[in-house]
Amino acid sequence: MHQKLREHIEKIVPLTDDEFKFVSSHFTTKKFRKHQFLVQEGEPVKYHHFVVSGLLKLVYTDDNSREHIVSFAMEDWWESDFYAYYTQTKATMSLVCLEDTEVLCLSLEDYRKLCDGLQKMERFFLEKANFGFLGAQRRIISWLTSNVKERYEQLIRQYPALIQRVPKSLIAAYLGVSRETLSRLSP
Amino acid sequence: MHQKLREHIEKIVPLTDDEFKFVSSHFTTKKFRKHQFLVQEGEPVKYHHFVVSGLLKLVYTDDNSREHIVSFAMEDWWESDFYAYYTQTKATMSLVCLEDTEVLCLSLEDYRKLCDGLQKMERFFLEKANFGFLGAQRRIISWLTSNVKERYEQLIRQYPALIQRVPKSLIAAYLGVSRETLSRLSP
DNA sequence: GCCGTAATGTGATCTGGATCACATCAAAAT
DNA sequence: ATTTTGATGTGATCCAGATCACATTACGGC
Repeated sequence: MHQKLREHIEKIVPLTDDEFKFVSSHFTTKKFRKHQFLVQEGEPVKYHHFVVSGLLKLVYTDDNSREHIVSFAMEDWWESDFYAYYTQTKATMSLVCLEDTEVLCLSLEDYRKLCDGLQKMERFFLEKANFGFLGAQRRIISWLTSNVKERYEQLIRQYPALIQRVPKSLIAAYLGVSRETLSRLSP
Repeated sequence: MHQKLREHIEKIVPLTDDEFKFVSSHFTTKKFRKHQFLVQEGEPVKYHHFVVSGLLKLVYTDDNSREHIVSFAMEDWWESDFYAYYTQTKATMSLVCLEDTEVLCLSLEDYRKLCDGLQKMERFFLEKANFGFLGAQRRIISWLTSNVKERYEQLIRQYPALIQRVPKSLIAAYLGVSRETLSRLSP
């Protein structure tokens, strides 16, 4: 149980059995079916989520009720409306299952307790946050320097598995293109 | 000396005099003139920089030698080619002064020592990293949802001071538009 | 096995923003 | 004071990608 979490954390900081028991006790398992919401725009955000299995989309809906995909989340990823979670405000985005999904949930209170109770976990989260920032910066650079086709090719190179599991229309909503344009540049 | 740094850190974690003395001992002050490089593409990245005064641009130059502005850095900001710094690889971006600038430099070794030696500093960097990620995510959302004019207006709202200090052509390079288009939509 | 809905492809047309080309004005540099 | 360099504005033209419209195929639900 929670074995995937342990492996995930130990890629960054090794843990003793007791330490992992302590860590593990702060998480609760939840299962969701395709189309269910883990976070709903306008509602408070109780948890940060570690994805054990399945696939999620983090969606921002604009004033014209167009859906934009801020992020996907697959196995081993952490996802939430992190701003709303971290500042305990209402969600501006929704986190929705694209497949049946199992997550480990961590409340902000438990996140704090983990950081305070075990310095290794603070180190772990720092490492995650730094690489999360770098990933976002990489996406910004991709946007600044490349056209749609190039950005699509970069995405395929970076996450080949994702393309197989997600409809093209959602890939388009992630890249910030119309699905028609994306459809036309595949060959 | 380093008073600005102390105030900056204490917005997040309070420090005793001794603790700050410890922190402070890991930084070195450097001064640069307009047009000088703190980080040069292709070179190793020795330091992360806390900006005491002045203004910098973080620039990515693409294959067609077009310059894209990944970020600006003003007083109280931290800036570097963070990926190259963190992974000790060669810089893919350059960090250049737009004004005469004073920074406090922190080597990766000292960054690690700070985190190990004083848990409060690890907390501080975690907080910075989380908000850094959220800032980048916000920019991505702005890009997904808004056209050039709206993104420009959002930038003005978020950093009104910046617009006064930076030529429009660089604002354009940050927004990912041509300077001609930016020039046309001001009124 | 049938039906409604989602995913995908493709044509025709439109448009926001890029590009090219100059002109003007401000500010360094000598 | 004069030259050089950088910042900005603006017209004319072009094009990547959006939008609209419709056809085809795949698929989950009953």
